Amino acid sequence: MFSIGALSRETGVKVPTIRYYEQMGLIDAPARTEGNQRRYGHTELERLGFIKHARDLGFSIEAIQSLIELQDHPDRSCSEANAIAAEQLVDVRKKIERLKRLEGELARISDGCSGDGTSGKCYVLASLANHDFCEGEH
Amino acid sequence: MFSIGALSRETGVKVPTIRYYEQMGLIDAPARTEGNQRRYGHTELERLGFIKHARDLGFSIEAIQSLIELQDHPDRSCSEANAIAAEQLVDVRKKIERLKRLEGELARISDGCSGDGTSGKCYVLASLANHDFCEGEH
DNA sequence: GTAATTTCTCTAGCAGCTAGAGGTTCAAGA
DNA sequence: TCTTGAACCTCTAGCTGCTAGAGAAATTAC
Repeated sequence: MFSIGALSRETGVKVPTIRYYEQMGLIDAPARTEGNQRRYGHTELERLGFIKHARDLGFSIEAIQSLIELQDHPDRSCSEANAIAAEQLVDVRKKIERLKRLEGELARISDGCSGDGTSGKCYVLASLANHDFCEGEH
Repeated sequence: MFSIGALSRETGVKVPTIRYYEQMGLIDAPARTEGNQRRYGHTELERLGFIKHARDLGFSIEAIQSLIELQDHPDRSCSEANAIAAEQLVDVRKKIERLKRLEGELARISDGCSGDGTSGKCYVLASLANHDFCEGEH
């Protein structure tokens, strides 16, 4: 049996976060000692690992809740799990696209300023003030 | 003179957000009508445009505050503005790198599942449960 | 047995807004 | 000029996903 601290060390999820996940219904309320402290077993260790991994990949708490639902019912179709992952992938790709556009714009803005003038003539500030300086949309 | 709604339409910044920016000190408290409604001039229109542009490029409220400081003192060196932009660029690049790693992992996970099996054998769920399935770090 | 560490619950805070309640003011048409 | 409906006002609370702190109780190590 693990204490919450031990579980935290095993999984890399911080103690208050574990309690938060319990509150959010991602993990079941565990057994308690007589003194009311949480004690976890391997089931919880695995589940928390699952959650950690999904969070690291950017899945929302809500999406993880659905994934756990599915995991608890191995007989159900996995099309929903697949849909959730696909959606997350689309989401990540959209974010990448957006950030790439920003990167281009920022690089241009940053390169336009040597940093040794006065802010009255600063290309960074001028670019932010005037959208016309921009090349693309954002 | 613009009402807050007109300013919102001009800039694309929502009405409650404009009030929020005022509260955060990004824009000065504007003149008021006798009936206590906000009235804006061109100065505020330009400043809000500046803020909008910077927010779209991902600058934090705090960073924008610094940029506005500099804008209000055209005699200062612009090295700070340059540093802020450069930092933001580094930040965006880091995010892109991270998201690209996630993209690769998600694509692999998603492709491994056709979506027509049961969740008990689902590659998506198995991959999330077991980190060993992963190729890189994340 | 005692001291240090960990755990408990509870509340509040972070960013950057957004939504709603309940009330007032403004602008346009009759 | 009056009326109506849209826009505005302030205030509080909520969103996501945690994180920090207070004050008290339990556990663990020596």
